[in-house]
Amino acid sequence: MDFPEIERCGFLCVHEDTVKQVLAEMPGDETLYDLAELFKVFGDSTRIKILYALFEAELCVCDIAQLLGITQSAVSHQLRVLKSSRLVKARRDGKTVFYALADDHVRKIIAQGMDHVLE
Amino acid sequence: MDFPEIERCGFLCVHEDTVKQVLAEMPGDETLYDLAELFKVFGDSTRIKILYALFEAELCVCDIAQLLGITQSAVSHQLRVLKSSRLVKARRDGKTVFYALADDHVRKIIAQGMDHVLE
DNA sequence: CAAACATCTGAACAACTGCTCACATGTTAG
DNA sequence: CTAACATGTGAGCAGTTGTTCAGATGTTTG
Repeated sequence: MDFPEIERCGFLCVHEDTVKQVLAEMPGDETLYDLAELFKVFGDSTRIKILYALFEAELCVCDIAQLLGITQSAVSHQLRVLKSSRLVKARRDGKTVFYALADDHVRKIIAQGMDHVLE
Repeated sequence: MDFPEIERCGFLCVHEDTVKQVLAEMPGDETLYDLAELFKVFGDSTRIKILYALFEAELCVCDIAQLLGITQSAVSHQLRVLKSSRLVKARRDGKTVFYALADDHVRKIIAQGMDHVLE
């Protein structure tokens, strides 16, 4: 009585065993949520641009702002997101804070995505 | 008078040459936009779950709905997004439409992301 | 200490996103 | 043809997101 058509379809389309097997092999909900959250961070032009800018060199906040032509505040907000996802790391030098890519993971993920976009 | 502090910082933090070089090496705005759009597609729990479900087997719409415990309509909407990003492909068999991963790119991108999440 | 500077942060708002609902489309069986 | 079914789709709404603005924090210099 809940979803009659769905139950019916479950038997028509594939074996119920297949569905159960898929369920068994899927990572936990928390892991999948974290994964989506990670990709969400990459899913914004500004953040992608920031990450790409850091491909070449370590940069400070207002350099990035100047580079992308956006407010320093906006950059700071986004750097916070990137940092809390461990995609960039910060290094303070006096008044200036320099940001750099956290590790090569970031490059690899972006490179994979770029492959798909450019194919 | 526009952004005096930004220009000042540009000279303090790094050579202007560096900024220009970074700009020169960055992909075009359109490409970066497309890249962000791609990652945005991965940046949703429902879509990630659908993709992961398709890791194991080709599935029809209502199987996925049953698997994830969500409406068939919601699945259909998301499959449309996934299809227009060329992440999944559809195959019609009578009344049923089977979906599968478009290519191994999808697996690679997700695998890279998973590495970062699980590290 | 105060002033200047680089960065950070909270609030507010406009834009976007994903879901639900109702219905449309397309396919098969009778 | 009609009925039943699997899927697709448009409108509307609640929740989320990225930016701007104003001001706070932290650092160096005098």
